[in-house]
Amino acid sequence: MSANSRLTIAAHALVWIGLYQRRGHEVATSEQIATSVNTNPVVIRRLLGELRGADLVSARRGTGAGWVLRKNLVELTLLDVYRALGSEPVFALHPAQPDPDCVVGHGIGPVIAGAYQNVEAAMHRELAGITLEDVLRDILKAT
Amino acid sequence: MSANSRLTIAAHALVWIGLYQRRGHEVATSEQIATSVNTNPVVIRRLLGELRGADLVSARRGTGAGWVLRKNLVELTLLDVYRALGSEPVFALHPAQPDPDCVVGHGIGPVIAGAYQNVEAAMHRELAGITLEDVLRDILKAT
DNA sequence: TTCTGTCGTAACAATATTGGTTACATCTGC
DNA sequence: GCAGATGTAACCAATATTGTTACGACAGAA
Repeated sequence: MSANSRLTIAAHALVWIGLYQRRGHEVATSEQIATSVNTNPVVIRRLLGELRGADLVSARRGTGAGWVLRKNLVELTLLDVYRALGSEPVFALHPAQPDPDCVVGHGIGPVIAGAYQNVEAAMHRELAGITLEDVLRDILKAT
Repeated sequence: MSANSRLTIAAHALVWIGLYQRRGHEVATSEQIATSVNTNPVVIRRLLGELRGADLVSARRGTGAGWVLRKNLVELTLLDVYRALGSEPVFALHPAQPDPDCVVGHGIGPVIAGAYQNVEAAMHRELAGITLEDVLRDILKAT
């Protein structure tokens, strides 16, 4: 278990809630979502809890509790979800500081960091171009 | 210890070998590279071993052994190094197959996989635009 | 042939993340 | 107060990364 499917599960959950609400239901429970995702409800609650921190969803408690979208699927991009999950950068710099007495060791840090920034920016642009409404539309289209 | 600095270390090693060779030396030892990177020589040997599989470097053995670049720094992009390292995709799909009886669970796989392909492609385009010669030039410029 | 320096690689430890699970406290409408 | 759901802590198993020690394999030099 190591691959990162957090974005996948979060997007799945949000799309599921969106479709469920569109069909007339007010709230979706972590149990229902977990069934569709095929995982444990606690996994869903943990992920949606992070998304709540970014105000993408909110949770009702008490009887008839469950999850509600705070934004329309059209306003939610994969970048919003990715950011809400607070993921680490894809590429990390040196674990230990390189030799400062070596030209390469001394200068490579900022250079490679700049390159990584551009890579992350490209990733973000791509993620920002895909809304959850797009995802739902393509899902329904394929049926 | 979990962040992924493999690309950083590999690029560092290759740039170091390139500069060392440009200064008249034939081979670079994993010991020397490890000193600049500030890590253990075995870490360098392991990474360069993977790069050898993609024919980016080769290793001489016996007395006076060490590593030699198989291509010029101008011909080596960060994408070449990234590919040679055989990294897993940044985003993974579901750990367990989603519920096939649910519209979302049934249809989301290919849709989200397509989105991820576009994201990886954008990342690759960016990595392909940066050569190790660019990295070395920027390092020397900053000195 | 033997010595020497280096790569090649296995094996292990330490750490961190992810995903799954159980358990239980907390909240709120009825 | 009860019922049904969230909120969270506490584990566990599996995996990846990095560091480390150890030792075999190789090839040139003496």
